[in-house]
Amino acid sequence: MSTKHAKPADPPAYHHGDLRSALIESALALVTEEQDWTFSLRGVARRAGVSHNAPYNHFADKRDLLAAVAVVGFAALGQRIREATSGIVNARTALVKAGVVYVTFGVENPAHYRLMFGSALVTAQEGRPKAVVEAGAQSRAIMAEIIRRGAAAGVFDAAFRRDEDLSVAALTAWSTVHGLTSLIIDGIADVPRSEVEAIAKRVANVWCDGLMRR
Amino acid sequence: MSTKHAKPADPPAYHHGDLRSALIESALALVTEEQDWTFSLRGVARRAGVSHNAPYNHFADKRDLLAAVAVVGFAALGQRIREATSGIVNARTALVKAGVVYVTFGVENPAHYRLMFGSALVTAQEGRPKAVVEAGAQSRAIMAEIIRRGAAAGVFDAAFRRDEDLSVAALTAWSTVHGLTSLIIDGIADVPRSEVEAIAKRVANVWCDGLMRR
DNA sequence: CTTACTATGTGGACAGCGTCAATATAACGG
DNA sequence: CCGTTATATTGACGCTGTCCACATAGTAAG
Repeated sequence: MSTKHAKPADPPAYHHGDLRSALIESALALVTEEQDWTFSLRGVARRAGVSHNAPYNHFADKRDLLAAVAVVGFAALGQRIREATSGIVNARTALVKAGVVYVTFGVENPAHYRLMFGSALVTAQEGRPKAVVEAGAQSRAIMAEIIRRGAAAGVFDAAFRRDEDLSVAALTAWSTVHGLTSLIIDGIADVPRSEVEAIAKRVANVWCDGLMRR
Repeated sequence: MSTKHAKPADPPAYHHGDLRSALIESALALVTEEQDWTFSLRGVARRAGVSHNAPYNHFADKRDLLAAVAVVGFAALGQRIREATSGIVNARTALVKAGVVYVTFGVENPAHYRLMFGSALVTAQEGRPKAVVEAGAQSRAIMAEIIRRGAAAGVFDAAFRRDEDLSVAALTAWSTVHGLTSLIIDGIADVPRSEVEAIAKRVANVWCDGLMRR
């Protein structure tokens, strides 16, 4: 049994000095520079200064590398949301803030965002890589937690204390911010970069009205 | 000046008998069969029974063909929404119905939907093809029209009679249904196929609450 | 009808891609 | 020190999108 995937970056590595991390870093650089996740595996290897086949010692295939890059993105997104909302007591304010941060992250890193949430990692057999699914589930959990807080505090409708309704509310919130982000970065809704925050705030407020105590 | 793009299918065509339409049809078949829009241009040509270079007489490049397929999809989506909502007098009911139909369309044709709304057609220079942008704008127009009706009838908040607020409301609605559809078909939110309609309905109702007269 | 022209379709070529197989090299364990 | 294992390289294969030169078919003008 190979322990290759267990501890990615810890051991000092053999030849190159932790090529796995270097490859992820190269891919990350490409995804932000070119604003395009359709970079070639060979290009990543070139940038890392290794042969076109070296990556196969650390990743099963291209998708596996892309998945690792996506996981890094989810961690960054989650951290940004937590940082932005941790100090806010009012649940509604926190939820709107989370939404704005979410959209902003996507607009600032469109290619990375597409890679994280798009269909690039989906295969017919396995669907989405498990690691990516788990990393993404945290985004939803953060939203749900804020709504739960708000329901408990009486800001949102008491119905959202029930898990079933809470789940729907969280899905609605997530759908809205994800949809808005996608529409913007894919050039479908023409929102100027300068107005992204303001628009996101207004959109978030509309569905927040739907959560309020009635 | 070439008039190639002006009237795609009208003239009876020369050698093949309207290869352009045949190619779109082949692409459409591939996109629904394989549930994957990443088919090869060569594969489309093979399926249509022509050489791998014949498509270049009708499409500038692969993206141009994909764009044509996307436009067909937008037409189909728009028609389905119009058919489903045309007989509904209550604006809220109509809006929810439109949302459900929208999501259902996406779930039933995930690859086609991704092609229509994803970044496959986006290039750094030109962005999204003009024809696709125009076709997609109709989806938003339908939503906006329903909300406008509801605001005029006093079902939704009167604020949405103002174009500015209406625009935000429509964007919110669109973001939510698009986001929900994307999350489902990309396997991020695990909603069983059998529950898609019910979930979509509940989600749509949550943000509808945000539009209601306060 | 014949000739020129344009529209359309074919075949060959090229570089780049993801991936597999065989090989080389470096580090570790005995 | 040696063998084993992990790591990296080189070469190859089939596929891709696209460019080029050429072939064919239909139209238009003489």
